[in-house]
Amino acid sequence: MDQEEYVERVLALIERIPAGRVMNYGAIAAVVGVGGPRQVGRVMSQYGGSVPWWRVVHADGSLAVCHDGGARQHLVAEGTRFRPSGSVDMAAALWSPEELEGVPDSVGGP
DNA sequence: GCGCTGACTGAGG
DNA sequence: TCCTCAGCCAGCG
Repeated sequence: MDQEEYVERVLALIERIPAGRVMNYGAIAAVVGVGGPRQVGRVMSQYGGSVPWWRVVHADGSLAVCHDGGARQHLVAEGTRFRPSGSVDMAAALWSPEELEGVPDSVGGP
């Protein structure tokens, strides 16, 4: 697909991430179906300012090293679960677009 | 056409 | 639990 459409999909996906949830670069790349984590990171560096970039984290739950660590403040304010180590609790916070289509009535958390 | 760089990832020590 | 190594994909000069 065109680069423009790719960017469009990545940004649209990130905008759909609900407060208190996060996604990692690999998951986003998998949903979009093109390129890899690095490609997603590149798009974020250029267009990330228009979306809740702080909801995008590393595969292990650690936050993006950009923006002077401001991501943690945003996530905490949204009620995202953190582990004692300082990383996001991926088991509880990892979000997938399938949750919107597959379990619309279960929104509200475990 | 070539090489470098980067908001990554997974495995191993 | 934290640090390091090698691999992958695209954009840019």
